[in-house]
Amino acid sequence: MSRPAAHRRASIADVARAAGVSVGTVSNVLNRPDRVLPGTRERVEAAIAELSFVRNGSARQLRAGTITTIGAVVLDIANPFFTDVARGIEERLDRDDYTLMVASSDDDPGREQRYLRLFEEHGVQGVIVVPATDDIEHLQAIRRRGTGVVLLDRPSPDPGISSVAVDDVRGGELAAQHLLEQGHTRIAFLNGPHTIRQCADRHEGVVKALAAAGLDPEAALTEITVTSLNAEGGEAAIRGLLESGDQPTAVFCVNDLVALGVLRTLRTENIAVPADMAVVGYDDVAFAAELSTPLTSVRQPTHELGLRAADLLLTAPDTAEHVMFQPTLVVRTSSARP
Amino acid sequence: MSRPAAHRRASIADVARAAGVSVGTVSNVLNRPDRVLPGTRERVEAAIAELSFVRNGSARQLRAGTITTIGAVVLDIANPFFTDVARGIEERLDRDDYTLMVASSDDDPGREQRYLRLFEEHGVQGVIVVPATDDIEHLQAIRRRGTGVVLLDRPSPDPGISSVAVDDVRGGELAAQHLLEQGHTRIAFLNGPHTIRQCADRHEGVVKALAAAGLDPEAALTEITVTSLNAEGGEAAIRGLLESGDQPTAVFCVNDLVALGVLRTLRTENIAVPADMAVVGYDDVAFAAELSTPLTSVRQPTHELGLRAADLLLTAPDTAEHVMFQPTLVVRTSSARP
DNA sequence: AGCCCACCGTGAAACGGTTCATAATGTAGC
DNA sequence: GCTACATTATGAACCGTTTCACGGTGGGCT
Repeated sequence: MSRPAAHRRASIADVARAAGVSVGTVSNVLNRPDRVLPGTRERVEAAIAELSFVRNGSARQLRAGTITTIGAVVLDIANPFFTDVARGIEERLDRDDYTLMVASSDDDPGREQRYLRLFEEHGVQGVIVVPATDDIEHLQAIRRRGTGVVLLDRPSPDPGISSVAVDDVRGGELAAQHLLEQGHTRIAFLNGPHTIRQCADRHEGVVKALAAAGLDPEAALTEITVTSLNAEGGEAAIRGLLESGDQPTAVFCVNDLVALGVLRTLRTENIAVPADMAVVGYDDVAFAAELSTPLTSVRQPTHELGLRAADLLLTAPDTAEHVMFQPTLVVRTSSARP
Repeated sequence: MSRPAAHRRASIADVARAAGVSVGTVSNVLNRPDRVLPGTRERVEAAIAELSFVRNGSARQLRAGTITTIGAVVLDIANPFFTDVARGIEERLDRDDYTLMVASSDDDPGREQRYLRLFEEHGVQGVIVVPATDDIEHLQAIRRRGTGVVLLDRPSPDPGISSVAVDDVRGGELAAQHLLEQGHTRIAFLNGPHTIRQCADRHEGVVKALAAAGLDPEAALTEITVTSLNAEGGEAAIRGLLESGDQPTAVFCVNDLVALGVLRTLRTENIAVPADMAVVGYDDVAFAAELSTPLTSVRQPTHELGLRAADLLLTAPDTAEHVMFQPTLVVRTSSARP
């Protein structure tokens, strides 16, 4: 049923034949209609409609060379932080009639590379990448081959490659400082793997704050690696912590999804927040303020992040720029002094 | 600074020249390495590395014809509902080593068409679309031209086009029935435009439930059209309602993001939920249970939705199938009897 | 009338791969 | 030593566009 016609798709030559013109003319109708007499144009347009012709993008691009698409590879498409950034990118691209293709690497360097290769092979004008590893050699290679590259949410170790980031060391520091000020001296950090730069940086910030307060990071900090950076990951991690008997009085979560899982688990385990356990998240996603215990979180300018990254790609594709935003701490109930 | 080499990208011919073989051999190394003597292969691979050659996807596809990519166009990439669905799609595609490109139409039929055209011109094997309008003629045309099409989150009016959906009439009915059972007789429905099928269907379900309860839908129901289906849209809509003086005792929101905006606004306006106003959402996103007033919501099997849609495209590209899931109501505090 | 120019339309080259018929080489069997 | 055959490598045709040098036509001007 409904098997589509197995016919070869109509080509420009078919259209030309049907309209009684040359292929060059059909191409002109498609790309520079003003150079074609209205009468001819109409005949061609009729033929296009008749044959329901759709341009072959591969052939077009092969010959013409350019395309107004840019690709983005984010760590997790289900994380509101990244989709908010994507909205920012889209907004900027829209202004120049560019289109955005989004792919999710799932923290997997292999997937990231696959998607980047796909984008590059298809000749996108640039890529915006939140790298899944510290190693950006493959990105430098892409850049050398002439495709624009912007590192997102992480500063570039290579001055030749643009980046738009938020100071993650400062973010970690802000969160830890705040918890220290609330009197906590035993803090758990539910962090992602240090192969993800942001995670390593936030850890560094936490350690810095602890040291500045005269505490021994070894003793005051328990870092737990969350395998998947979402609510399920947070739930698993906090359960592991609770069972370990090691009892800090505060939990700092690498993102708000993880914090969501933590809050959910603490509630079912009847551990009061913030009385028995303070919780701080990261990203300040839309729902953070509306949770049963409004969540203290480190805010990043998501929209601007995306806007700026896209802007770099469109307006200065050949020069490298490094933008660093500063995070801010939004204090709410989840970390109030017990 | 760091201006990339303006050189033309290396082509297969360059590689062939460098390795001292023919272009056919290079192509064989790339596509059927076993047909090439190890020695030759190594020389070619060395040349590839040397020139940092990247295959031109357009040329490849132009000649070879196929590509293992499928495209998805969703209404709003920032809505967790759609990204959860996307995760389901990805999971299924991964099993067959397909890749997914996601684009967001922003409820705009024009954007939707632009992205679909882009996908089609680039020869994706299929598209998964959450249509922004009732009119699916352009999708039927794509189908006729031989590209797979699956309608997502909305039943297909054309038996020849596959769809994977959740019964939205039933969903609206569930929500309304529940509110009626809680004793509400004046209900506001913060809905999206009826041009979006899901919105029209949910409205139909609400009306059905009211009628079944012997109420006059005209009198019992105030429908307010939310312009952007997110928290900001919800906030604007509920403020409009509050100012209008028209005071229902319950609000049914077309999705949880809108509900989030409503809850946020009611809290700042000191209107108690559910005592002064009951709230019901739709989608049962991850954070619904953890809100300050845990949100009653209509749950849809997001992951399965995506899984199934991708499966249809991969396993039965030439036959049309229609899958309809049933929603369930998850009752929480936000709609408890006052 | 003759010249110049603007305007349309033509058709073939080029883009960079894949594919396939064919050539070249080696190897086994008799 | 010769044939038959398997294994590799070759190179030209082809995919469907865009682009561009060129030819034809007709109008305006001297």
